[in-house]
Amino acid sequence: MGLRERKKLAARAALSWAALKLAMEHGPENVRVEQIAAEAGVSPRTFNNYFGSKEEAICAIGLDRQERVRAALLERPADEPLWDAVIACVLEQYGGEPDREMVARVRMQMRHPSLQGEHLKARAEIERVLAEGIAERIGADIRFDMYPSLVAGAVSSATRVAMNHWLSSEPPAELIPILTEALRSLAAGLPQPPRRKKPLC
Amino acid sequence: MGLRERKKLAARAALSWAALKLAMEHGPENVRVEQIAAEAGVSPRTFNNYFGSKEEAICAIGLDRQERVRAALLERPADEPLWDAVIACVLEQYGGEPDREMVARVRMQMRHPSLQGEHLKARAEIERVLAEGIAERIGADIRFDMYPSLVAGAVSSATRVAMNHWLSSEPPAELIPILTEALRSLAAGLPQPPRRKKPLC
DNA sequence: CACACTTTTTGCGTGCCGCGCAAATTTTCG
DNA sequence: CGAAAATTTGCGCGGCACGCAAAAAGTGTG
Repeated sequence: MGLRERKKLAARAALSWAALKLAMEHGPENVRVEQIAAEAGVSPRTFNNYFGSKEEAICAIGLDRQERVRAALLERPADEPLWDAVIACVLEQYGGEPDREMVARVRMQMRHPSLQGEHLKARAEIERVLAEGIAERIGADIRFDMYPSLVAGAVSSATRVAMNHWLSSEPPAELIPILTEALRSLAAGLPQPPRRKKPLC
Repeated sequence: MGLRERKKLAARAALSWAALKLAMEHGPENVRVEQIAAEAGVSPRTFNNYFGSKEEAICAIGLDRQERVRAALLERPADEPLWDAVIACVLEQYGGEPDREMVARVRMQMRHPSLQGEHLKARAEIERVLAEGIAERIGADIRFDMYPSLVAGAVSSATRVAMNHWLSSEPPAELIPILTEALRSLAAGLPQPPRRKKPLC
């Protein structure tokens, strides 16, 4: 890979990190594109060569996970059931210690209205790659078979629901158990549940 | 309901319809807020009292479906299995003849990058209301039980996947069968599928 | 290294947008 | 009707996305 490609990747990463950092510090509304560019060491005009908006830059951080998930999925044992493999790969992504910074970051991206749209677009992109990985694993073709996309969509959706639940949990709970429960019940086919306990109202 | 409320609803609807109409005619990029306001008979400034952007106005059209779905869900026979009720309600929404205008509208909202974010936000809102309806139906509480949100998310996701598949179908296929297949296999729990036929490449 | 070629960065200009503010207008209700 | 409350509107400002062309940086060859 030539110097050019490396510099482009570096510039993109630098802009994205700078955008996220400043947004976390001052709130997304109080960050100017000018600041982000300065922090990343490029001109303001260059920012828009990489991102169409500051929101896009802020939410682009998680996008490099997509290829990792896909790769991880293909490295699972070939005879492992699909659902087990998918669940293992997703949990792997959030396996680290419950980072305090991640809480704030996810909360910001999911709750702040000006970021929601871009956040959902980023999730959709990850979902697309996940669907490709699933298709590759089971030997299907996304163009003709909806199954891989359905699984990827359900997994992505369950992940989002779990994170919402986690962010709302009072007192603060652990992400992993919540995420695991969501994915497990999804893998179990979301059968009509036993009548749950009444709300506490 | 007083005159004020009625006028507000009317203005909002007029703006949203005007935005959609102009976007369909000239493409979202070539529509000015000024035009939308003029078409709706209000001042440009007033536009932003109702919507934060023209993209939001364009995508707001489908938002009144949310309450209809919720209501429809609660009117299904009480002893009907949840999945059957949900599937029936969703299909009901798209039950009409395959409108040529709807094809173009959905394609525009899903494919045009500048609309994707708002479109996904609108879907999220619908999903939230659907989750509330499901919770109400099975006597659960969204705050403590993820099940309703998981079902709503999976259904919403499957609907989106089906629509994508439909938009990409070559030659153009019917929406209803595709949507039905997606929801049925979801309700069946997305079991690991039999090995499908090879891609035609 | 020199040099021509390609690609990226940068500065500048332009049109559009979101929104705060306060005055004008409209609706509500006693 | 008349005062109070809510909405619309005009105005202005800061900011943003992007086209364009010049400058700068990287690439490959002799």
